[in-house]
Amino acid sequence: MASQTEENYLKALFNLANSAGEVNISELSTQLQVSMPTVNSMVKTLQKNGWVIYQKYKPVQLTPAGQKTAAMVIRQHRLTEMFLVNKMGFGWEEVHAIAEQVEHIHAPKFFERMDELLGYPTIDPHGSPIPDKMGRMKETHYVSLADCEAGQNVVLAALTNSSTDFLEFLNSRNLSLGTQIAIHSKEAYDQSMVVSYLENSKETLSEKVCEKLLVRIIGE
Amino acid sequence: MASQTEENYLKALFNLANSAGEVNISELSTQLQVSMPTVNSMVKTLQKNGWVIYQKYKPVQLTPAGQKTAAMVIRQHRLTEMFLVNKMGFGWEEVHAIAEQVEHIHAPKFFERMDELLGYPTIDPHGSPIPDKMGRMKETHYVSLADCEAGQNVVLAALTNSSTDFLEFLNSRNLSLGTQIAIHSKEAYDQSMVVSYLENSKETLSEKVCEKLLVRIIGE
DNA sequence: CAGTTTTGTTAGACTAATCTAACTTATTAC
DNA sequence: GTAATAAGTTAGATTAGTCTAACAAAACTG
Repeated sequence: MASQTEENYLKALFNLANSAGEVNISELSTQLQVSMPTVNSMVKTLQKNGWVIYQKYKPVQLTPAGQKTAAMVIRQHRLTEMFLVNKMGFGWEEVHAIAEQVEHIHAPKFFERMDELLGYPTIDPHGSPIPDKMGRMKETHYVSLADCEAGQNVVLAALTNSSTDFLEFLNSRNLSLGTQIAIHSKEAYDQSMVVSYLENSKETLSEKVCEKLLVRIIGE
Repeated sequence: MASQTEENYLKALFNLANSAGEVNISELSTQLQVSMPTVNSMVKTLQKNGWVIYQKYKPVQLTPAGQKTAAMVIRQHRLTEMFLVNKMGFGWEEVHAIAEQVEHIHAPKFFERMDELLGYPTIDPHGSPIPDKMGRMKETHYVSLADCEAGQNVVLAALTNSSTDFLEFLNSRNLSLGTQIAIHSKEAYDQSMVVSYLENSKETLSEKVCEKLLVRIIGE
């Protein structure tokens, strides 16, 4: 059974993996906020325990077992977030830190019951997909709002970042998942966008914000 | 902040403390299933961190800070058990192992919300008192069924032991908290008791079982 | 109260996860 | 294609929590 630390490495590997499933030591070091030598030695341990494939000076790759375990931890994190928001009345900006701890609980029935009570959700409160019991995850194909054009109508579907600060910013602007957004214009100079949503509000969103908003396009 | 290991020591100290608030190293060793030298060194650490008072060859005592922290961990454990049973549909025999993990989560709001959703319960599913936010616990004055006499009518109020096996045994006998029990007779030889409860059932309960059932006497 | 048993302590070792300093290999940039 | 920079590795130390073996103190027991 993976330790809590190992689970955090597996989760990071899962999230950082490129199309070839590879992750560099330095990326892992940045993501987990530990030194590169620490990652180096931990990666050797992960290999010894069958979670990753690794060769000196090469990027790290999850084994099938590693992928499964990583997906289960992510599943538990996202189910927890959903449970906290939908069943316990928390705001989407409050749940990450709690889920970060709850995700490591070893009690399959606990998460089964959450799943059941929630009606088997496929996305979490930030629009991220929830892996199923087999570790499979529904493919999503959203585009960044930053890549959309003036005149398009879109629906906010997910976020690339769920930091408390960003979520509080969205709250202050009354932006939530499912909000329909009309793009009025895109400023050539700084890539900011003027948009409207809900009873004819008009807001300017900076490029930094637009990049983090994932949307589904519903019309021109 | 106490580590998870420290929290487990504090909890054990709280539960094992005699009327003078003292606990021996060997008791702690047995309770926590670690060697005496381990306890010895851990107790020194706990003292260094301000959780206990300790002198060589003397029993250990919690400081006020230690008592508070222990009570909060116990509070979180018992609130979790109550939440799992009342809000998530678990049986009272399933919740201990899960609560043992959830109790260590550092997220006051999480437990506040549980408390609120449960309507501020004062006992857990096994009848044990839930410490309040200040660490105070309602005094209970139950007696063991084993100390009762033939002819008395009692109500099952709590258990001294909440092992899965024991709880499954009670389930198999349809015994739950609040069940009214009439004591028919007490066998002088082995202290077993013949009792009846619910639509005129008649059961024999061994001394071992009777000792673990805490009751409130409601009549002769 | 002396001997035995139980309880508690010390010493020393181990594992997991982390660090810094120093070195090596790979990559990038003229 | 070499020099500079970035990425990765090795060596060695540290801390938390655990262990066994050996010894010391306290508590029981006749």
